[in-house]
Amino acid sequence: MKPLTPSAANICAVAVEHFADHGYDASSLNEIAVMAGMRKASLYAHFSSKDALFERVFKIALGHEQQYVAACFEEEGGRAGVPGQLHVECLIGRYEASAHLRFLLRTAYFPPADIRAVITLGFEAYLAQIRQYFQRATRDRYTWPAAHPEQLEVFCDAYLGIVDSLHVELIYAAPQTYVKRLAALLRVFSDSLSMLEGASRD
Amino acid sequence: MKPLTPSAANICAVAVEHFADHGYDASSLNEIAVMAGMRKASLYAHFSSKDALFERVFKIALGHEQQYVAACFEEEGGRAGVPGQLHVECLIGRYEASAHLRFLLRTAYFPPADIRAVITLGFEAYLAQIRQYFQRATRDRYTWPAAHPEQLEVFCDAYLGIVDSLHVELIYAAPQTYVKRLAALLRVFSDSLSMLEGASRD
Amino acid sequence: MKPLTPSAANICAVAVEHFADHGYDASSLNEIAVMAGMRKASLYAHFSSKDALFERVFKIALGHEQQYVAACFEEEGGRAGVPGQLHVECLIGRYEASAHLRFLLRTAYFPPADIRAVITLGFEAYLAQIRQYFQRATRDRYTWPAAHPEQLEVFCDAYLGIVDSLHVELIYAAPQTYVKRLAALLRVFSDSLSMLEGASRD
Amino acid sequence: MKPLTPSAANICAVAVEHFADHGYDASSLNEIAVMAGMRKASLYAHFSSKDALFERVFKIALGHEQQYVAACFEEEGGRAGVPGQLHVECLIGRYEASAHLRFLLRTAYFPPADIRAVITLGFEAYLAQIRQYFQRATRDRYTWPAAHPEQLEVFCDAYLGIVDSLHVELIYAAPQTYVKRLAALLRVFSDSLSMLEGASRD
DNA sequence: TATGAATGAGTTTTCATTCAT
DNA sequence: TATGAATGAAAACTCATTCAT
Repeated sequence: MKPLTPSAANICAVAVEHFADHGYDASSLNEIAVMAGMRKASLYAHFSSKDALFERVFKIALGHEQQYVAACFEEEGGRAGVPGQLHVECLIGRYEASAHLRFLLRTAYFPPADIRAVITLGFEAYLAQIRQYFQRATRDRYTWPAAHPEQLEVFCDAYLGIVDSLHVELIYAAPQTYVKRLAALLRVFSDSLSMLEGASRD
Repeated sequence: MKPLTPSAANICAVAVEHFADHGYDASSLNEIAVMAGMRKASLYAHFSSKDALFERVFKIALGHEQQYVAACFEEEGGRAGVPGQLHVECLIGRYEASAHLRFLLRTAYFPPADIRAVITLGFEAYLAQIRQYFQRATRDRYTWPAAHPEQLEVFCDAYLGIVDSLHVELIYAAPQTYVKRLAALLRVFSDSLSMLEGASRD
Repeated sequence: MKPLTPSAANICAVAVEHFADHGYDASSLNEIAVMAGMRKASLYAHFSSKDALFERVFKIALGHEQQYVAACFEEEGGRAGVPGQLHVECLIGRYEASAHLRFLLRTAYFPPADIRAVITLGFEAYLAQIRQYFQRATRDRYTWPAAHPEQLEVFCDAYLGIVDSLHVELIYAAPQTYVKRLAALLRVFSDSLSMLEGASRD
Repeated sequence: MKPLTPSAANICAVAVEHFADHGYDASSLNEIAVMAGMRKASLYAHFSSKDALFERVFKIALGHEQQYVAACFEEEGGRAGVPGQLHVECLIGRYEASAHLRFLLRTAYFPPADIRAVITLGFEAYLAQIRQYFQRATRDRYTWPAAHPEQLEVFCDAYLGIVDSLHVELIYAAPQTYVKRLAALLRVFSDSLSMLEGASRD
């Protein structure tokens, strides 16, 4: 994938906001072009079609958010709380700050039919990455995963489930609802984790 | 709200599929009309605009799914498992069978800007209803909610979180992923519930 | 021309207002029907087409206004002022009160292409009638017309010109503008008449 | 107001004819486009909407006719006849030659509801200009206006009334009717003027 | 690289009219 | 006499895309 020229990068920056707000179908290249300081026809000097622009934006958004998730888990290190807690706690701030994340979620859930395959692959990679980070963190924190890899699997799934739940909460709920939801899910999650740990210590 | 004539009902039946598959923006009244066996101009004898049709379909879908959820919780009665378990276990089958549910979720997450308010209110009612059913079932099953209403709140939130998580899973994941996710979430959820029950029995 | 049933008369009463306000092209049979307390399709039980309704309304309006003009000149009798003065003084009140007059003028000036001929004939009859009333009143009032029929012609033309001027003033000007215009035109008209009378008395 | 590109000017030239002949409502952008040698979608590269095109055409027409009126009065200079006589004598030729004038009158009398304000303002300016030219010419020709400004007012009003009368005559009458009307109105007008002049000379 | 102009295909919507009931 | 339903035609307008410059 060729690197973007400054102009093309600017277009992408505008487009990600537009796509995040309106979705693929309700976004108009004309509006994106004007917001990027040029005319519709000029977009075609940078991207060969609406689909191509969208796909490119998707890849950029994906890259951004993957980096962000990586940073989150790295920063977490040995902090208190359950593994992956920092990540889910940061999600709401990230969602508000990052059009990339807003775009990513909207697109992942309802991708334009023509490029569904690319989108799905990309988003699965994103989730797989989160899963892996969580897995690693859990292995680092507890002793039982070595003996009970099938339990680790379960908690990975549950963690991803919680992440999904929070994602969708971000999309349609008010922030205070999000906070309650996060607390409740973390509570049951950590309860369950602590049961396992308690059992394995005996 | 006036009852639908057979023709109008047929249009709605076609439209709910179309909207569920393509979303508001990518749906064309022309296609809906043809699939309903008429020309697009004839739609306007039944609905005054695309928005009006969409809103009507939304209300129908909402009604259907509220009835379905009610039936789920009623049927559950004193069965084994955590409260609300039947509902979440049925979700995947329901999603595949019911265009209304597919439509409802898609619309709730990314409503057309012009009728966002109606959609949001409707979907919140849907979730509130689920919450209430869960609450009642939990009160019936356990003794602690009377003494610890704040704990009940937490579990209500967690349950809704799980429901949301499964909703989004339905939207973009493969069925086997859904099954794993459901199992994992139910596991942590029932773990946490059982801790609370255990504590309150002592 | 068959007499109208009560329903048909009601439709015409509604239609004349609508046509007067919006013109032929911007008037919709649907709106007219609803305002007449029925559905669009029912109109066709009374009139065979939009054109037919329009034409019928035109004839009614024409009849009304011809009667009104007749009454005006009759009432004038031997009053002070120039011949036809009562008529032009009443015009503004009539315009405000009578949708038929508003309709008549709008239609006469810009008739729908398909029925231009009928409209033109009708309106010319209306003006010819006014001319005749003025002619008769002038002959009754003064002695010179007998000796100078060609002068009578000129004043007939001038009177009709004034009437046209006031018509158009009604259409687009404010009432106070109308009043000034009327006064000014009557002034030059009566000046000219009085010159002629003075000369013929010598 | 940005100057028109050649293409846009061509569209306006076509549109003014079309609007003059059919009025706003009965004019179709499709027809205008085809007559301008393009497809209707291409119109939107030049004008943002039917209203915008119409308004632009109106401003052009207004400008043209204002220039024409100015030229008429200028050319008149010290010619024989009453002030403003050249203008009213030229009206019929102008009407036949200039789609702009035909458009202007039609639009002024029955403006499309959405842009009534703009139209009204513009046409009032047009009439005010005529009035002013007449006023100046009258002041230049006669001595009495200085002493009797209120009389000047009256004759301005009467002159505008005659202009209006002739306008409407152009719209719906045959040329020979116009000629008779013009002669008659000029006759009473100049009679009245001469009375005043005679009186002021004594 | 940028753009003005053009366009085919498509959108939602309105309209007058028809017809079986 | 009235109407619900249907429809072909047309309206204004939008869109992604192309192309010569």
